[in-house]
Amino acid sequence: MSSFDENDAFEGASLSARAMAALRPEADYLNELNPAQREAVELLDGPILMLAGAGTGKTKALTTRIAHLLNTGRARPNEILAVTFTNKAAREMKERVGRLLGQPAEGMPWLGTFHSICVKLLRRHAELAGLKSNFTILDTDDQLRLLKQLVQAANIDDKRWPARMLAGIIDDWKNRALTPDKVPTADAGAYNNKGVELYAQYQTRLRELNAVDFGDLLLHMVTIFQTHPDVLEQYQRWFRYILVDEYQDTNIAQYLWLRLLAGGHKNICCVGDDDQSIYGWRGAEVGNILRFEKDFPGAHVVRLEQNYRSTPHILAAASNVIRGNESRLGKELWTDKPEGEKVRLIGHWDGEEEARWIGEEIEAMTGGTRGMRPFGLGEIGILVRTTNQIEAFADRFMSIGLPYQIIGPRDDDKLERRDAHAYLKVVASRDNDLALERILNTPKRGLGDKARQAIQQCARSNGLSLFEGARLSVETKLLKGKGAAELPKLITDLDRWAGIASRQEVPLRELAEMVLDESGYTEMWQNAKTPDAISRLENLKSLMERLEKYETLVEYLEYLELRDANDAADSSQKVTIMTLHAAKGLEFPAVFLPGWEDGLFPSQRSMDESGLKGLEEERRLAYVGITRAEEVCTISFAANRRVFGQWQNAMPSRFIDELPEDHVEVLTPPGLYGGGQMSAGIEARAAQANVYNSPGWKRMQARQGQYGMSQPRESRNTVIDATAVASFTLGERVFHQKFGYGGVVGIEGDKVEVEFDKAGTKKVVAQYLSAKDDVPF
DNA sequence: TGCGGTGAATTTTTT
DNA sequence: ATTCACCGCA
Repeated sequence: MSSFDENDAFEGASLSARAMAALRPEADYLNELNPAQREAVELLDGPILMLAGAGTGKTKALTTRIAHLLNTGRARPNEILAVTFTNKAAREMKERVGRLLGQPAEGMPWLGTFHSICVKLLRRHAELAGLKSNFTILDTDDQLRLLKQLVQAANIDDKRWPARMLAGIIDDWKNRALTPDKVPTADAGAYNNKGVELYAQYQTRLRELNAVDFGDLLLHMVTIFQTHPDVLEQYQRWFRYILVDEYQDTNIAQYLWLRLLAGGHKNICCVGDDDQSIYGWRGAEVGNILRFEKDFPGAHVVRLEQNYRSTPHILAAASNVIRGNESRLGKELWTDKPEGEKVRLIGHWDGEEEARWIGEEIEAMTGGTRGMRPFGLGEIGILVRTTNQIEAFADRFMSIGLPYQIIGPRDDDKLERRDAHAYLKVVASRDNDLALERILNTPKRGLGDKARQAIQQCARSNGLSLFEGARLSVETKLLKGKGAAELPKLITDLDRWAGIASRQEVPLRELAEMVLDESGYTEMWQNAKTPDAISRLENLKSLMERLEKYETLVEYLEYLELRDANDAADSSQKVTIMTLHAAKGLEFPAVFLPGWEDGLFPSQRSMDESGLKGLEEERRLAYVGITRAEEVCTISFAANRRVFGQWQNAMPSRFIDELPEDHVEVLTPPGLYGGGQMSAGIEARAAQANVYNSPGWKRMQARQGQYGMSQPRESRNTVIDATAVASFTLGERVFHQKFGYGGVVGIEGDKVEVEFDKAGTKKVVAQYLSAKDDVPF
């Protein structure tokens, strides 16, 4: 039976001694807390739920609690289990605990994300899950590739039942801590009745590959704890105190994991905010936090409601929006900050206009010509609902030379990086089947589907890894055609690179360049005709630069696995653009919230798929967005927006109707046509509020222009919507998404007859045409 | 196997 | 619009 390594027991112990000596006097840090925070820190024993609203000093309370646990001698640093969701949060917490202790908190080995802690635990108990302790962790790509093979083997029509769907179903089961044998009969019909069976096969395959996916990290540990009480007890005793951040985002597996670990002493402190639960679509269960008092009878509930971040107007707006949600534990944020600016609201003609206005507004705000203090670019954040909204701002800011940074999908997540990493993984360990599979035919080597299956078959029947199977299949002349010539070369190359790597003959960067060049991978992109090839090569280049920071390949791959250095946003003088999800936990003196239109925000899909629950989650997202702002919060919407290449008109978000008018200032867009109507519109809304209170009515008003959209200030390629059909004239040049350019030859109601240059004469709905008077004949 | 054409899908994504 | 997957052909 495995037990704690000696190392663990001592890890942290040495710091403990040093830290103790350096600790600040107790009263010192406790006096810096408000009464609620202090209660949350001082109630050390038993279950406690800290309901911490946005900006109420939750991290401060949490870190002080850890310091207090150490200071009072309740636990040594390595006896505290502190769980976060992101590496960033873990890092910040470590840093702040260290600051409180006056020592770096490196001695807290169990402060980390759910996943990193589970990796640690699972490596130690891998055999109990049928794994070896050096198991690999699949990324989403590997997972999908594996599933596709299983789906194919099961003769399932991938068209009607995409493997992606199966991946989603399995993820969902894992989030609910369901192993294949525990999937309820209600779910038996999933994926054309084959879901459970394929899930079981998938788990078997993973075990054969000595691999796990992200969901498994939690699932395996929960299973181990459930089936090996002795192991569980060990950890129950070891982790004397448990702290959990962002509890509202835990899924069922995480919840069970925590409940098992806290089962003995019940010294568990969960911190969260039900109003900021925005990951329901990923399996998070708000119910976990709503149920806390039932799960842990006698639990203390502490509410942190004093907000140190935002002005009263901003808080009032946020509170009024979130009030629309039914299932809440209920909190009311307050602040003693001075009143400040009202929340600002503005409507625009279209998305481009919105981006243009925000760019200009930022320039005005940084120049201090808005009657406010001048803001630094680094103090401004733009928070959008979907990633594709980011582009409009990036484009606009690029062209006016406004410095910006995007926090979004990381470079490491891009295709070319994952390919490059797969190469490096295979070089480090040629028996990494999944990585090898990825690069086998990238670039094209004539080793496609057929060849791969043959090699896999060969490997499996001989009990070999894919790589050794490939070696054998060369010897037995298994393959024909191009692949037969290319495979031996690939094998000898990999052997050679692996040798160079293990002997550390050349610096890591040089090794990587050698691998990517000689394998033909770099060349593949150099020859690629697609426009993104250049950025992909750039991305590879910056990868090479990063590699210079590492001595050995193994060292780099370890770093990669932990992915700790979440290329944090530099806090320099740049406007930050990101999604609302990415913004959780952040704050900015000035925040822009564009794109508040029904369908986009709240997202149509969210509402379609999850109904009221979905809408409430979107509303929480709105709440998160508003509460990111410290001083100025500017919300905007556009009447027209291009969605998936099609122009669509939209109504202002229903959340806009939920903003309290007393705390909102409606801005008038600049330009000739927009003037004045905006404020008239909101006056009218105020007057009619009691009679016509339905969102629909209000939005209808908005649609009729009473919000006062600004018109486009210059002739652009705006699509003419149905109301503007008259603007087409005979002979006018137009553009159609599908048929290209043409000239108008007839008009009938909302249909326009167009003689297209390439596609002949067709009658099309005016809505799909755009004026193209700037295109020469 | 590899291409070029066609059609369908397209949020959010801490690990 | 853009990407991705699939189909049919060389």
